[in-house]
Amino acid sequence: MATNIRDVAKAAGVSVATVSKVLNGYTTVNQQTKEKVLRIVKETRFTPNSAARSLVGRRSMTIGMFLTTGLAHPFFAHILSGMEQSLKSMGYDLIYLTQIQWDKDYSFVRHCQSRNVEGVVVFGFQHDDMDFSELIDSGIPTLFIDLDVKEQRTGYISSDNETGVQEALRYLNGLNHRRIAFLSAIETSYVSRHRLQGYQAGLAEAGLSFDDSLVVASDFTKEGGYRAMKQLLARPTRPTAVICCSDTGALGAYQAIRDAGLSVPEDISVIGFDDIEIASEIQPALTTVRQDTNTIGRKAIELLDALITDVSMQPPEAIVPTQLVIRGSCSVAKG
Amino acid sequence: MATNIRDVAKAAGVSVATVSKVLNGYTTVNQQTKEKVLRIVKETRFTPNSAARSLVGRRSMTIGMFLTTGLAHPFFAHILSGMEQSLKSMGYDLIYLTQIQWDKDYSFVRHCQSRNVEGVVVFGFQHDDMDFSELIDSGIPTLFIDLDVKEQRTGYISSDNETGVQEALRYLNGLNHRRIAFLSAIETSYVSRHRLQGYQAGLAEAGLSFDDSLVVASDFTKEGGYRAMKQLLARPTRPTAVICCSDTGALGAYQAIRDAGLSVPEDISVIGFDDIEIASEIQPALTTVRQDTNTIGRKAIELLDALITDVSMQPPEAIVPTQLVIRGSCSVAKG
DNA sequence: TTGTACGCGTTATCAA
DNA sequence: TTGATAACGCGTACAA
Repeated sequence: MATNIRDVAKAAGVSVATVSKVLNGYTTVNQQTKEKVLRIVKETRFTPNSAARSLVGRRSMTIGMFLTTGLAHPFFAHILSGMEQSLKSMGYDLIYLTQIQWDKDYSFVRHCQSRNVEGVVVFGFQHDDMDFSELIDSGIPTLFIDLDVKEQRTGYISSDNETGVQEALRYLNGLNHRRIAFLSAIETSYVSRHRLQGYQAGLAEAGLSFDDSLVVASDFTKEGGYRAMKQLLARPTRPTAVICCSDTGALGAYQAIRDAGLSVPEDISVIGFDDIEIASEIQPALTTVRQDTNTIGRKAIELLDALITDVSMQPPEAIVPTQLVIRGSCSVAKG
Repeated sequence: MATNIRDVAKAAGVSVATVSKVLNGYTTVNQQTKEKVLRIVKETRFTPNSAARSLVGRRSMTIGMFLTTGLAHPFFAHILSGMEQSLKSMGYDLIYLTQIQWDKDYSFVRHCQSRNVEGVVVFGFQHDDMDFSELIDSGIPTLFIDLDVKEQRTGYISSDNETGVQEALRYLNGLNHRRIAFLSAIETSYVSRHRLQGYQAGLAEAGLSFDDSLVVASDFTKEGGYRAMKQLLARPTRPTAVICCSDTGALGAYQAIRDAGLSVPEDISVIGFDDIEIASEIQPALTTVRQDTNTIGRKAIELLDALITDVSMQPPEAIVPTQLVIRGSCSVAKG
């Protein structure tokens, strides 16, 4: 049934070595025999067995994926789509390494090694989530998304979180907002930290001073956004606008604002971050900082491939521009 | 660096064969040597190389995935999450086979064979989309989601589309609706056909007659739903309610209804299908037939595993119950 | 330019 | 109960 290299060799009347050479693009093979072999390969629909290939030390053409969030994260699905493109064009297959069992003895690294994975994409982790040293020490090329790890054979990619938030703030400032709050997410996370920095930079640029009471942390969920916004509204002086660390958080903020008898954008302007599908469907449509998920995914694989191919490559760090998408959740500040 | 079975054997003072037997649960090995080997395995953090394993004809513990829709489909992401659970507990890894190049010579089946994939999940296809005969002939166990293929070593899973729509119709009928339209999607698709059947069954149950002019086809997108709803509204007699084949289609229907100067649910009640995130966030929140994506995904893998394990298994077909989620997009029919 | 033969890491057979 | 050893399918020195 499954034809192997020996069948091809026999049919072509050559040795297996010759077939192998033809298949691997060696130039040291006669044009005629080459054509003959190629013809037989086509006829017999032969495809080299990848297990055998990677066993002899050849490339396995597989990239592993490691997530905390699970596959269903609405944001990550889009990054995956972007990855798909470069994966396809470079000939990699993507393997989703399910954590067999998350006990002390389970090692993600060994899992990768046993699968002969050439490189790994890691997403959804914070620095204190786990110890990446085993992964780094293993020498498996790794590309982190939204986490600034720069070690041997390691790199990362993320959106330009600072500029994204800074632009959002600039926009609000242009709308005469002066009391602009910031709904942070998990404070220790890479993106939260950088988005906060963008907030501060934007404040400085607008000549506004930083006010502790206008910043409150939560997480990336709708519920977290709801709680945070509620806290914010309970404080003596209300903001006229709020920038959220995520669209899901903004969803919660909407709810909290409504529950307080206020409305968006008349009483409070809201800006999100991500631009997930829902953003354009809710009422009012959410003004948000769009992440270029497609580019993030595509480039992540390109960088990882570079890391795999070039052993001495310097740790790459890529920052992908964001874009402020203006919709209906902001209005000119009153008064 | 990477330790292999010989290293372990040497360290344990036994032969590689013994180590292999211990690792594969053979009972024909002395308790003491077994413990010794196990200890060394733990110390040395040895994990068998899966490429070598599958090369000798052992199980590869990999399941392939084949999609048209791309990874980003909001609905499929949730199915994946469900799959993740059983994948994990059964020890499979999931490999996403990117279509290296979609030309005539590319064969998904050969790709699977070269990767030693034990089984395949197929999603997003219709019967006329492609020729599945190569896949079926290959003997690779295959589980189709939302497509009724029942061949050798093949099976499928889908929601109970008929009952789902029928319940929706029953609900609308209880709200005094008599002119209930059906926004179909791609007519040839398995789910569209069955949802249409549910519509007809519901009509019969309610004692209503089928009216051609109340059914219009499009696709699963928002734009498709928009166009279809527009067509529907252009016809002489307007429906008082509409059941959509998908939530995204319902989104488009909302838009078309608004553009016509009408409103949901006052003028027209709308019911969707799927229950994607957006459904609960839009205004008015969408009443919809929820698919149990988690169960679909989980069970898909369970069935596939059964198909893999039991060579003579009859083609399984699984129908997963849906649930009508009542929100704000339906009201009692006027008059 | 082509072919022989070995090795990759593992499992399975069979002899000890 | 254990251990040699032959596969599995392929790539690649090295020899011819």
